[in-house]
Amino acid sequence: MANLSATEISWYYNRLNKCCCRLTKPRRAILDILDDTRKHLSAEQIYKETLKISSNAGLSTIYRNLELLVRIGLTWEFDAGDNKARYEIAKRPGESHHHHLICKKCNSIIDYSASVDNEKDFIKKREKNLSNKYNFKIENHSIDFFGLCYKCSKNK
Amino acid sequence: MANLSATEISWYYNRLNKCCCRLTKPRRAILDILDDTRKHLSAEQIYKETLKISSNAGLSTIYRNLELLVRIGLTWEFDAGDNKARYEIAKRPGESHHHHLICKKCNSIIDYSASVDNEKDFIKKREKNLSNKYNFKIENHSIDFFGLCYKCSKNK
DNA sequence: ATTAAAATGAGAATAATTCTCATTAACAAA
DNA sequence: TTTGTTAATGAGAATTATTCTCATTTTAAT
Repeated sequence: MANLSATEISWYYNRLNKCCCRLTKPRRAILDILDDTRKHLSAEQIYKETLKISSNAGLSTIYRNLELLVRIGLTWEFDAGDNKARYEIAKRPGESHHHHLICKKCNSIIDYSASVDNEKDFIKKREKNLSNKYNFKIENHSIDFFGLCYKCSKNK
Repeated sequence: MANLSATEISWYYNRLNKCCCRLTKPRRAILDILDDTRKHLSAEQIYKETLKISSNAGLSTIYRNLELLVRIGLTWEFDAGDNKARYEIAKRPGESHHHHLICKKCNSIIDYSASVDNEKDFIKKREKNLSNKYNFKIENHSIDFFGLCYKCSKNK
């Protein structure tokens, strides 16, 4: 707990400030938690984590803030196929964007870096081409591969 | 209504049969509806469509069957970011797999064919490489680009 | 036609998310 | 540092999407 450095905190402060939003205690707690984990937590799970830390944020506050953080691009939301939103921090310093391998059976998620095999270049080119063709302003993307993880493909 | 040809019906019949499942009236209705539209319908919307056709399937039956059809690969499910599942027919004869451009503001969805710009080749290679690296049996994938459609980017 | 298994419909139950509103905290400016 | 304005919070009620239950009905192989 209290993982965020002073630098990170002021960075988040400024990002929020730009939108007339404040870096409140619950927001700091959420960012703290997401920054600290490699997991893809649901709102409920994040809520439980905040209870462990001192910060007692209400569940509705968690939801409200996740929505905000996603909207301004500080966190990233996706659905691993079980009808509940998962959240992860948008970018870590020095770490490149990643995509997912999602197990249909146990819902486990593997992150893989998007920087290998020219994937980044490919996507960039694709985005440009699609933007032009469809007059669509692309802001971000998600690439998910679904299937069976090693464990689940072994167990029948 | 009654869009499915005799050939298509027997194709679906066989696919279901392989899993000891029957081609019932509600199932035929769902496939009929999904086959007929370019839209990405929610369960509720599909339910309403079945009411328009003679077929009066219950909502729970719709959900049950969508789950089945997704599981055996006849339809495809995804989330356009509004926390409700959308469904589309998995493959149309002679049409290649497609991906999505999703507007964050109005939730509209544009399909684009995955067959241009070597996208298909790229994905295939990527799948092979990821399968090996992570010991993960990939069955399918989704690629979604999020942003603003033309209309929404114009309206501020 | 008969029959066993699979599927259905209606609605209750659950789970995830959003809303309401009175109270509190953040922070810019004095 | 105190203050005033405005944003944000917490608690729980309300809503929405989805799943479950179970008695009844269909399906399709025999």
